Amino acid sequence: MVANDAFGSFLRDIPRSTPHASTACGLQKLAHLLPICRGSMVPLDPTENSLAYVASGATKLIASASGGREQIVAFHFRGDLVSVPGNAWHSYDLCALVDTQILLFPAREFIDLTRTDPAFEDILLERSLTALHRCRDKAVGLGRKNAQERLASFLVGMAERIGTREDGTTILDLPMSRRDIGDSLGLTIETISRQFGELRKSGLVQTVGRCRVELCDLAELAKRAGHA
Amino acid sequence: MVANDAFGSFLRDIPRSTPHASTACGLQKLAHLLPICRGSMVPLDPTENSLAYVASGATKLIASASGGREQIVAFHFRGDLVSVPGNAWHSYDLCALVDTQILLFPAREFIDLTRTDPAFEDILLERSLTALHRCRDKAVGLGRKNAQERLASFLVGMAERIGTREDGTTILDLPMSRRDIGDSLGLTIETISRQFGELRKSGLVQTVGRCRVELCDLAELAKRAGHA
DNA sequence: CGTGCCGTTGAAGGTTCTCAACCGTGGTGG
DNA sequence: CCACCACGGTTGAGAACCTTCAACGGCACG
Repeated sequence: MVANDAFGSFLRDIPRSTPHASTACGLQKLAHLLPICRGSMVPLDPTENSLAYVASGATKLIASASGGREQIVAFHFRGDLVSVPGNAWHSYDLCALVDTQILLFPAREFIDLTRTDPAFEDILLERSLTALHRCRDKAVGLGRKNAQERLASFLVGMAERIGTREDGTTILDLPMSRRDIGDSLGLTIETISRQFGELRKSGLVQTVGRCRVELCDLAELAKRAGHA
Repeated sequence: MVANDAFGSFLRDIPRSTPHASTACGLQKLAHLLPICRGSMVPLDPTENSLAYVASGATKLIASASGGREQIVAFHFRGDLVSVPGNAWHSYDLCALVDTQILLFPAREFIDLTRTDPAFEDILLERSLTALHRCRDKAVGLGRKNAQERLASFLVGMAERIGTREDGTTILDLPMSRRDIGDSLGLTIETISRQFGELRKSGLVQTVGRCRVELCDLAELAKRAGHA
């Protein structure tokens, strides 16, 4: 059963150990299993914080500023738990990059339920801190780096998360478009394209078709990313 | 006793209720009370995540990228709890804006100690999520906003946190310099200065001396901040 | 095989940065 | 108490980087 598969992988990915039967049961009742088509938004309650577990697929978390400008705040992949702010300065949407299965929870109830279960005890805190530290590293890039450093930084980060190594080079199959990369790095698609060109010329990167990127020299790329 | 004052305000600010005596005692042993002079860094273990409680004063959390570029990732004020990443792409420092008292904890031990105490149960999670959501809102500004919107956004944010209202106008006594504001917004001091000039000309802001800023029309300022 | 979208490339323009000089405030010492 | 000094802030001109606008190319899908 598909529903059970998604919840099953949730129970495998998130808690540190087997949770209490009552917690698991309560969470299952709380969860909404949502199949989201590529390009569609996860239907969120805009007044409450939400927690979304990515059972399969990949998503982008979009913040909308005035004037139709969009900033992608984070990408997420299978097994990730996303905290989406309900009330904030900007409005947030979670959008599927490919066909995706989401388990959606209201954050408050989720926390109330898992509070007393040692299996969930501080896993949420750990995940939040990881997200916070990623977001801070991202903020450094947005505030203080030029286009090439930002793209290099992006590629190194993706390599860590979804890269596969193959005799010395790292293979990336990116589920996001150039526009998404631009919206994530605070740049335009044209600039992204030009910087890919530069990295190609430097022999650090090869692109195959639209999605595949091969990173030939990850160490040099990290240098160009300005990671201090 | 000064040490007890700092730890006392910690116990008043952070836990939701009175913690177990054993938790409180363990935390007190774990804590290092550090008086930090204006402009000095909090001595952090660069290999471990740290938690810093701001007992008094104000701090900036600085990330250093290569080439001596600095990005201020967050400001903190009395009562705030700061999570400082140990190992990340960029190196982080916590710096006092004014003479400040810090209670410093190693994050791991802090979490281990408070894990089973209902008074601390999810307060850490809540604080982390607040920090995460602030950081995301900041990322939107750094990625997609022009100088004026960033400064307006900064002022509105500070008004929420340390502003005092006085017959219609909001008074801000900023503990940070123009350079700090620039380093926080990904801009130079010159741009900050020019944008202050613009806001003054628009009649939205008055500046008194170096530190005091008076916000005459908070609603209009929020509009200019591009909060959607 | 055609079509449409995504990505690439080029030229012009704008916002912010850089460099430089100046000003004002606040603090110190005579 | 005043004068001076140093630092932080302001203002101006020129340059850099990225954006905008526009046209073209190519992969993937029907």
